[in-house]
Amino acid sequence: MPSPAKPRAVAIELNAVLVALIDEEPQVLTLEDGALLPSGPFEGDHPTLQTGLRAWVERQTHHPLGYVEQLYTFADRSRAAATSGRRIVSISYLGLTRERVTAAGHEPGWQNWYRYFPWEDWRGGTPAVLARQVMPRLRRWIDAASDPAVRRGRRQRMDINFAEASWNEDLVLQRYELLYEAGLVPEAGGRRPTTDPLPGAPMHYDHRRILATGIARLRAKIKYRPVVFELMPPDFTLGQLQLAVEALAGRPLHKQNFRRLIDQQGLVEETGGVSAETGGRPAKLYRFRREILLERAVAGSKLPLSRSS
Amino acid sequence: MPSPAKPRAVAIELNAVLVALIDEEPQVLTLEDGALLPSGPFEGDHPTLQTGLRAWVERQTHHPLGYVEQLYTFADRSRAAATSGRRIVSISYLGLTRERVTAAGHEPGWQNWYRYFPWEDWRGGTPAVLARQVMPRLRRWIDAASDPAVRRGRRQRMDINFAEASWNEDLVLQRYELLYEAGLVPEAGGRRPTTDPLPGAPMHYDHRRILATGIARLRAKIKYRPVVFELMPPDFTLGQLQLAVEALAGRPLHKQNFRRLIDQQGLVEETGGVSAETGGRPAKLYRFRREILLERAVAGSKLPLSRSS
DNA sequence: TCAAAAGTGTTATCCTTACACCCATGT
DNA sequence: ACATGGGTGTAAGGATAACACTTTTGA
Repeated sequence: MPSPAKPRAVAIELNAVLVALIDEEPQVLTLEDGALLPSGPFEGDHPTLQTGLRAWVERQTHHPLGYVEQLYTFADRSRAAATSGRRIVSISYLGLTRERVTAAGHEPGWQNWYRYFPWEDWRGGTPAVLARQVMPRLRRWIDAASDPAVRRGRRQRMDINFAEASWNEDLVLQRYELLYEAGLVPEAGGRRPTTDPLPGAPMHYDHRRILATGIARLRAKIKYRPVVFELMPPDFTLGQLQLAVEALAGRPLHKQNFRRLIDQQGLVEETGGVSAETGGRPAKLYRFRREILLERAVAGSKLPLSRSS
Repeated sequence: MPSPAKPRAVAIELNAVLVALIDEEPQVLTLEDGALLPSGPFEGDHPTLQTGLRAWVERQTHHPLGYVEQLYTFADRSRAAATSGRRIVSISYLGLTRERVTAAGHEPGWQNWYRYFPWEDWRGGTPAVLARQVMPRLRRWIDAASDPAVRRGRRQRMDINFAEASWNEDLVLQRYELLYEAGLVPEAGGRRPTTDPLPGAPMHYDHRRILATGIARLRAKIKYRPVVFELMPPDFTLGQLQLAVEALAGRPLHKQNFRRLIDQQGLVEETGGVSAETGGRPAKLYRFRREILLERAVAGSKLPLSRSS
């Protein structure tokens, strides 16, 4: 049995997109006033990457980590340039946690993720920033190309990713990358000055790209795996569950059909209790039926979308 | 702007699951008589991981590589043990290629992927190996647990992943990992002797796990992205296209509905030519409409499954 | 009494699955 | 003639999307 090729040494860095639902909003854990995702070294004495990630996240946040999933591995030269030429491979993870965590040092904090991607929040209808800022700038970028073929290509990409009529909430990463390419986000840096960047907070390095990857993955996943429950408290009302899914997907859902889908699939069971916190009629409390994960390959919460708010 | 944490140095290795359709069968490129996937070092002078991968694959195979997609990054300690204690991070990729490629050195070759996973081929009905070998051994493994709770857990996992009635072709990796855990594949090694392993060729290191990851990813992907065409010749008949999808998915499809789905979605256009190679009535030739990738976020070939062959 | 949110029932529409059948060629 | 694979039309069933309406609480 031959040994595999001997590769050259580089450094490994782990990045985490840590998501929690706080005050019914999707929040990510950040450092440096929201400009960095938590990241740490992979220490060689861990048996796997996941245990390494769990170790420093839990050390940093003093809180156990729930669901964890690998996102992507980058090793772009552009990253290395920022760190004195040493090659860095960065492996990013998505982590879901149920409760508020507080980190030690580095002034950490939870940030609403729509702070970074305001055009992704359609819960209140079409976001204003889209019509007022994003689309006009993209159109200017299209017109800036002299070659008509290039113009056509740019227009098609804009139509696919940003068309209002057929908005696809899963394309978070593609949209961010298009804006990057168009020089409309500060991270694009260098050549293009980006005198007047779009609304949406930037981050250092490629952390906003990693965040976009995490949001996109999570939005896709809730449709075919019941991962929302990793973010919910043990007991919840169906209304709260709907708000949670809406917060993640960034779009309003159709109430009646959402409820039907949820209990048709047997995802939840009544606890017997009620919650009178919401103002109207008290709502029954439910809990996630963990057993279902073992019973069958279960689908997530399909999204019963509604066009008009 | 602070610099990120300085991680410790390790070695990077790239692995490729290179897939082609040869003689209407799904084949993967291997070395060492089918026991290894092609792998190579990541050389630091490449701008990205993908270009690094493309470079050595093309150097080794003398053939350009088509579609490429990252699969997963592993850094399990068990791998390192096999290579004198040095820590290795292995980043694996799925690559699709349209034509026969021949590699230099290391006696490479294409292998039918069902050689490694015979229970995954349902094109001719339920595979014999499932009823005759896999299920009985899994049942013995279930009964081997003394704790009834453990037995119940094992039974549920078997039911989810291997139930004949609700076979899910995407669960290739989960099924392999269950067999690994049950000690039914030689790679499980060490403790359990595995006196009489299951049919299905083993591979060195965790290469069979990586292959399972690639097959699973590809099977899932053909349902929502038109990637089959990366494996087809420029012109093809709808019958050949169906055979291709069946080969990848490992199950028979419903002819009429497959055809309807394909052209309803506008994925192909007629070339005008016909092929008289198949014995019966000559079939029209089609080509993939590449433009469609730009026109809209296009779905792949949904699988119109048929229960009875 | 009214606003606000919970909760139930029914209908229209589309997509998937399935079935039945005809067409063009080689032997 | 008939076997073989190519190709077309249509009906049944189920899931989704949409609509109308009732119930229970707090202010």
